[in-house]
Amino acid sequence: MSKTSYRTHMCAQLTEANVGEHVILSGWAQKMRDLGGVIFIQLRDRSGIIQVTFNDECDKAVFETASTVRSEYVIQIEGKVTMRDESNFNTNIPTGKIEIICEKINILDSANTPPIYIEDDDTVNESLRLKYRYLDLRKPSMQQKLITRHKTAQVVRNFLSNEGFLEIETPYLTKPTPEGARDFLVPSRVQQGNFFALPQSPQIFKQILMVSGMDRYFQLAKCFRDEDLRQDRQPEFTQIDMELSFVEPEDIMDINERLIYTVFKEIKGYEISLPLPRMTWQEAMDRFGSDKPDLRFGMELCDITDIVKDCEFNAFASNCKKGHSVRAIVAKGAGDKLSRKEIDALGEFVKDFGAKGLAWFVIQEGNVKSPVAKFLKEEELNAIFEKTGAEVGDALFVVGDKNTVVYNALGQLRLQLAKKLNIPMKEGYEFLWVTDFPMFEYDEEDGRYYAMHHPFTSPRVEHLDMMETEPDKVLAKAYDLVVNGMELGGGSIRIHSRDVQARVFKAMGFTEEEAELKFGFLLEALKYGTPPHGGLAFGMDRLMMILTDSDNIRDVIAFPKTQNHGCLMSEAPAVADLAALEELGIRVIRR
RNA sequence: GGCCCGGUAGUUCAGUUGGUUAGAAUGCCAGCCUGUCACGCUGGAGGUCGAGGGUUCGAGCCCCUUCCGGGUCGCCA
Repeated sequence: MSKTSYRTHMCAQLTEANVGEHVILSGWAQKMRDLGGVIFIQLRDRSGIIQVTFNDECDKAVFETASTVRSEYVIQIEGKVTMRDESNFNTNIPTGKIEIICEKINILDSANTPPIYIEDDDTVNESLRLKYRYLDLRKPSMQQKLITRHKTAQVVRNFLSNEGFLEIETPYLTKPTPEGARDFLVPSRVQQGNFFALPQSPQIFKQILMVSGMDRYFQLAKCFRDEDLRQDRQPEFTQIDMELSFVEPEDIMDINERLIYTVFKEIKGYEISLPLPRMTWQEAMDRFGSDKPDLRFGMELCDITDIVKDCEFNAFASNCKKGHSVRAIVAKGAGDKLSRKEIDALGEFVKDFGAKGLAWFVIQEGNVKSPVAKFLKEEELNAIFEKTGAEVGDALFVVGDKNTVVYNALGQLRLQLAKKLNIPMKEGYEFLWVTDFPMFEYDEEDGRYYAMHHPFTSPRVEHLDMMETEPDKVLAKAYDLVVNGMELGGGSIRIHSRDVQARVFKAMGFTEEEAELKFGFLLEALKYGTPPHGGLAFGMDRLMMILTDSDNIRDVIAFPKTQNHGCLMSEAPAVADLAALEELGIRVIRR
């Protein structure tokens, strides 16, 4: 950082090489140690900490001033960089071998006693951290996270620029989009009664940029979704958003795995081996019960439908008759690690995911403990154990239901068991592409198909003929990038043929008029010469969680929201001024 | 919308079966202290037990309601 009138260096920029130099530093007083005849102040800025020492060489007035400094005062000091006595080295900080013997001090601002500790190893309640976010962000760990975020953004920009992408901004005030997450709406003053929506993603605009011939676009785009929060979800978040013309999935996956490679190399010094493994959606579901499988451990699902389809246990047999499936997972060596109470809790756990029950078998020497075993013939039991690889000492869990329920329940149970049993995880990052997603998802409540990705996703050409007859079986040119069980990003090739687009809308039960009403301006644009195109978006915040080893998304966002969509610091959202509402033509009814 | 966990000095927490004046550590304030780096020593101040209601002779503790924070299911094209 270049020098200013307030300082010649940053605190932790100084090393033994600077010994003897006269420097001016500015920063916050992290800690004072007043020993009576000598005062030490730990001075902190973004770069780190250095010790400033006031002793008998010091002017009396300077010494007096130093003794009035308190936590988090902003001070400017001037002095000589000095080597400490070897006995006084502090090995805990990088600048621990040197100190500044202070000659001048200037208190730039005093400070109230901070309500929270400004230290990395604090255990302060998170709502207080969020209320005093500016203090929380003074912590070196938080500063490092934002610095890493900045560096990542730089690496992404450089990489994509070199690949021919243009960074183009798309609007925040856009048209409400049906199909998808709930929009944040913004009332229009000039057109009373009409509303803008904040973008859930720049999807439509980036496709239109392809129609415009921009060829390759990217943006670190703020996106907004008015949905409930999770550990890795905020109502406003950032996407690394891109779209490319004249490409197939292979091309997009190639560029993006090189992008991810470069980011991990530059930011973490971690080398990902390319190309990344790929797995179809069907394989991911069959083996892991999840479209974002965590490949750091095994415990794969096993289909035992064929074995139990004629068995006496009705919960299994009836599901098989309905065309559902019965699948199992084996927890190796867990037979004596799980109490009956814990197993029952797992039964309750899978119910959260729609399963009606969890059948279990604990295999012991010459005996099988299970409430279900009595309904099964010995050869059926043996066939199950053989197929699943279950042995003496293992616990086996089985769910029979609709495939979607079985996948979800066992997929989640697999993760839960890994956590509960402390299953050893492979070190590092297990990336993979999940490909060939189904085009549609049937919603029983609404009685219609929804696009699994979005309605502009291109189906595989060879599946077009099933669109009207068996929409369930149509696969999409869509792909997700997954790492350690987290969905890091996803994208697809878009439809650029009007005919195909019309058939997709029809499969979703839209009339032409409805489609026109919902997505008219995109459909219109697509009529004027559209290149084959596709794109992808990464969750920037999730990427940052991984790069900074953060276990919650709030830590990688400077000013995050709480589960209640509030900002504890600014106290947003807030009551709006009545006159302003009047102007917008809005009357508020309070409940 | 459902389920679970939490809320007690500035902060992190303890608080027994419901029982006198709610404790500890740390921080803060004052005094002393010339090499600390979790500085030390002595003394001091600091509480609407998230809020409201109820049960009780008596509530931090039990019950109801509610607010706030977190996790999670639904939701997130």
